[in-house]
Amino acid sequence: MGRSPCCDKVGLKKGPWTPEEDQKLLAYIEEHGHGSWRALPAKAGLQRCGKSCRLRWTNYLRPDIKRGKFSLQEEQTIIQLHALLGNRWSAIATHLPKRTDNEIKNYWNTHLKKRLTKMGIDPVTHKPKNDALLSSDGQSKTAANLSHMAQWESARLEAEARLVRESKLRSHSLQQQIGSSSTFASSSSASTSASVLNNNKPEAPPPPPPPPSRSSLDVLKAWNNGGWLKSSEGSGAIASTVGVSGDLESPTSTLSFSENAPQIMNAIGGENNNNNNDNAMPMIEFVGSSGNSSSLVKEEGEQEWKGYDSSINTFSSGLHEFTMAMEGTWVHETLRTNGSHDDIVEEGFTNLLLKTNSEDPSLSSEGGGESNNGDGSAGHSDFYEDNNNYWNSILNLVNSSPSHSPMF
DNA sequence: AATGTGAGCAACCGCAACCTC
DNA sequence: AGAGGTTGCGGTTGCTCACAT
Repeated sequence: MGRSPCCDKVGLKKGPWTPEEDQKLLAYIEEHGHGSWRALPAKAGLQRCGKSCRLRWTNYLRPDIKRGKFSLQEEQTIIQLHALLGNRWSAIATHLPKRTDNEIKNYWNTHLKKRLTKMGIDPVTHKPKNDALLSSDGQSKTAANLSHMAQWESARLEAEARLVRESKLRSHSLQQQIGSSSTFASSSSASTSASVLNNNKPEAPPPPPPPPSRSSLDVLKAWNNGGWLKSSEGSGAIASTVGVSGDLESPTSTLSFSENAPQIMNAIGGENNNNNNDNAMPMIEFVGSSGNSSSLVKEEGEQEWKGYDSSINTFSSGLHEFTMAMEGTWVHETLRTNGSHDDIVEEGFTNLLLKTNSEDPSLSSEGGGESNNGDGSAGHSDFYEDNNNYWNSILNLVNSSPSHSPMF
């Protein structure tokens, strides 16, 4: 009964590694590679369990590890990715070169979590504390999950919307080419568009909900590179997925969001507000109040964070207050004018962060001197733009993520 | 100087996913 | 297909050190 131990623990050393042990491990791996971790300790002459060796190597001895203080950019990346991914440290670590998941996890738990807490933001839900307190009976984790899922759902819907838009464009061009009589019926994606545009319920039930992890990121990736459209054409996948706008059955969509419920359900529940729209193309809109937390307490030695709270609040608000509405058009103004969101996506994630920060002069020194037009008060349009940039930056992140990334 | 306390971090534990046969 | 082994991951523990009392 019970699990078999990962290795024979009799006589195996535990606890901190000595320099001699490090040297042995290092020398062995440099010469032979780690091979089977289970067999490594014996071969390397170490009285350690393979698991311990692996951990020591991956978290400490590996040559491509950067140690020391986290930069502001790294902190911001962690915070935003945590808002997006939750406690999935390995996924976060793939976007922080030379940082290990363990280090990021520790840094989060010892620094960032506390800072967010001091700033009045629940580090679990990334919501302002007051909101988090609403879920009084220890449901913050659930709320966090729902929040994350809501974010994914929003991203997914936006991806779907993009597909619809592209399908629509395609169908229109097709119409112009071959006439208007049978365009929608001749293309599954176009018919999908028609279905969505007419707010029809899909014939097939929606596919099972993607977990808010890889598949969600796949959606983002597909969204970003259009691959999903290609892969979905003719498959009816769009129809079933986009069907959320009409007949939402995806659990990720039908969850009873305790806090975001009104917005989320308004956004994704077809019967709720699609009626007001000329067509049913989904729109994802970030609605957030400009953060103003100047009174928040700062830790000593956190000058970097002076004013950073505003950007934190900005993105936090964007995350937790964004609403998705089925509007006539979802396309961001920039997309409309440029006809492509690649221009936005090309703006790096870091730049985005810094750009956001540039609202605060005290933070403008670290790179990304490009300034937005914000006056610091972040009016609705600016805020909207910032949050779109935020998500686009995430997409950029997704798109540019290393091929070995377990997530992307 | 001795003791208490909290922060920071390395390492461990156990679960789950993945791989191999 | 499924059983057993391996690896990855996230939560947690416990040690060390700095600072306060």
